[in-house]
Amino acid sequence: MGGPKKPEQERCAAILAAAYEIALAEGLDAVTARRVATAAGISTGLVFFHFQSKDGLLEALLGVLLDGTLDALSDSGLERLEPWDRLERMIRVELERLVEYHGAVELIFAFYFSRRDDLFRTRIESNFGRYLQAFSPVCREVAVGTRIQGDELAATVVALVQGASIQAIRNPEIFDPEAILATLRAVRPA
Amino acid sequence: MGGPKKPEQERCAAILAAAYEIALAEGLDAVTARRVATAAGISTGLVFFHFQSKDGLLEALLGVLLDGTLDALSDSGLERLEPWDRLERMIRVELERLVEYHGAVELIFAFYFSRRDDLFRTRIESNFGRYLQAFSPVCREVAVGTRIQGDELAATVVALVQGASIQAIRNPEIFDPEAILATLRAVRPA
DNA sequence: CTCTACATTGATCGCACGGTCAATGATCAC
DNA sequence: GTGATCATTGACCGTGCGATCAATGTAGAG
Repeated sequence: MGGPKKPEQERCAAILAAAYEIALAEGLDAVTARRVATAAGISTGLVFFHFQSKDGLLEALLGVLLDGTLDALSDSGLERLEPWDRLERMIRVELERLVEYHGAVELIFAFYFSRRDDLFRTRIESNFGRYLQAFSPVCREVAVGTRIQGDELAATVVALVQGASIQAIRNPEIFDPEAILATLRAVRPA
Repeated sequence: MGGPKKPEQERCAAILAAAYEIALAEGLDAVTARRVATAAGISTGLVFFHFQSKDGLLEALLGVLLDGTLDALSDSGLERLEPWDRLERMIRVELERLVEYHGAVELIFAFYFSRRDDLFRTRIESNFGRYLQAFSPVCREVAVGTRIQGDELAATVVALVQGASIQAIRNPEIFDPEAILATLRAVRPA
């Protein structure tokens, strides 16, 4: 028994990488301590040594997913654009990210729907909530001088983006951000 | 051994009802043959006698869910309305159904994301596809004489409705169809 | 009443899972 | 070199699962 020693950081990263790979390829259910250990080339016990429990491993995996996919929301660098252009630009960025990361986004939804307890949901919920916060300011600006209510527009935009994520998961090849963006431009008040 | 005999139809319905109840209350993972049998007041073997396998039971349960929640899409009875009013009305109907059936819709998503194989996905996919078919005609009518493309509008509407379903699941108490509907009315071309 | 076909039972199998742990290897300070 | 510390192993435990099946009860046909 015993084996080569590696620093904790490096090991954890390797285990998480293996878990990520398995989850992407075969789904969350396939992420078991044994399979992850085998994929990472280590023993099962080491997984629990580094992550305490399977839930610990999954929490860490969820953290990787959320960091990698939902963390770039911002309209910085767009200050000089008109509100409508800024909003369209933000939506475009999000929709194009969906195409790129649809696998990870699918896993986030799998996390969300796999459990009803709060272990994963509150984490994901708070990340989803940041969508609303990110879109709210520009939506309020867009609404000024129109019949639109800023907060209602923000809720609608968030729903639209999240619905688009479902479409991107359902059929990544066919999903086309331009269809949605073109419709938004067409209904944009002059 | 042995016990009272009931017709197959009645038994299956009772088993499905028990499975539905457990799924709604505790999630898909809690739907095991043993738990369903206990909840239905029968033995475990009988579940497999009537549904062959756990997947058979889940397929039947999914059928119940899909029949009960996604099956009422139609714009019949709205012929006399203007296209925009018809579209708004259809969206309103769908959004209000979401509030009522968010538990069942959540289970459908749980089915969708719990597996990557085609057993459940194709079923759900075909039901989702009917959304697009249902919204397409009226969207094409709405688009006539505008810069909007009918099929692009339909794709956008479907994304919006499905995104709204996520919102309704995330927080059924707070979710407000009127916010989205008001925004749609506000951007509606005169 | 008897025979046949079917519904029902619950013990049982094999399996994969999450988790534990004593034993062992590697590393480093001194 | 020596001892303390920590990473690592893999066998092992208990559990709950899906599934099977011989035994048994039930109902209806003749």
